[in-house]
Amino acid sequence: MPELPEVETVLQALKPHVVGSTIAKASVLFPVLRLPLPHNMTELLASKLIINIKRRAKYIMFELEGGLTLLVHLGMTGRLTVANLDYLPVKHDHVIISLNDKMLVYNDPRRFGLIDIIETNKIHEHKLLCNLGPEPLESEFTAEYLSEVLKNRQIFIKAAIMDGKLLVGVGNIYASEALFMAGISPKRKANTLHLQDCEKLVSSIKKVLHAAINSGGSSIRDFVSTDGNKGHFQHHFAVYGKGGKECQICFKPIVKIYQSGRATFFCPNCQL
DNA sequence: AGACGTACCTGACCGC
DNA sequence: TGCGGTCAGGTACGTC
Repeated sequence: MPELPEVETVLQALKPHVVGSTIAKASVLFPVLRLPLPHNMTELLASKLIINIKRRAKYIMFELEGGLTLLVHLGMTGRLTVANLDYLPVKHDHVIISLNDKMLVYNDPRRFGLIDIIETNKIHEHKLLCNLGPEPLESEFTAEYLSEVLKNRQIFIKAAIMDGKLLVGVGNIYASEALFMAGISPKRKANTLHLQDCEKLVSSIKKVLHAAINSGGSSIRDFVSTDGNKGHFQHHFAVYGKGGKECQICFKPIVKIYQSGRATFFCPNCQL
């Protein structure tokens, strides 16, 4: 379900509930996700204090005392929710972590998510984390950087900004939205973007992600934050899911195409 | 090396 | 009402 703004929303909502809490018990109900869950997860997590919680790309990282980090990825349909101690498990609950006075529930119908436990000081060597590009909201993500990594790439620009090796956190929705804001067609090849285009695109990616975070993410289908609140950025989409509707700038129809099997929305008149 | 297709899954929705 | 087909926010991997 989530792109960077949704993961960030979950993280911020979780923070007051979990940081400083101690794990009383971790129960594995259904150990099958994208990767098998660590077989000794229950033992590894027992009695550990949660020192901090952070985000890298779309991964949520629970830093535990004793040098371990619990890594969680929500995939397409993963949810991390805070529940009361009398919570009863429902379909697709995979893991339930009991804290002092709350439960943390991981539910994931499609099982594209991921849970792992790694040594905190070896996070950067982790197979899934070691090849990730820069965070789009950090100062290291600049037009000069983007221009450099795109210069030899023949792929569509939309596919490029969704490639986690180039930059992280931008998924299918915000890729379309950022390209619209930048006035750049998703059908441009990455290596045709000039520095000037990259300046517009970097700025648009940052603006779109910030705006979405400020709206609590996007709740299309069933995204709900940990605290049960829905995000409302979906009401601000300019192009995503609006095939055939009027462009808000030029009033010509927004077009839906497929690129690498993924829906892409854009305005052929405004995006060149 | 880079580009592209495929695979992993369930559920919601649409048209008949 | 029920059925089959299609689509969905992610990402790793195999193959060319």
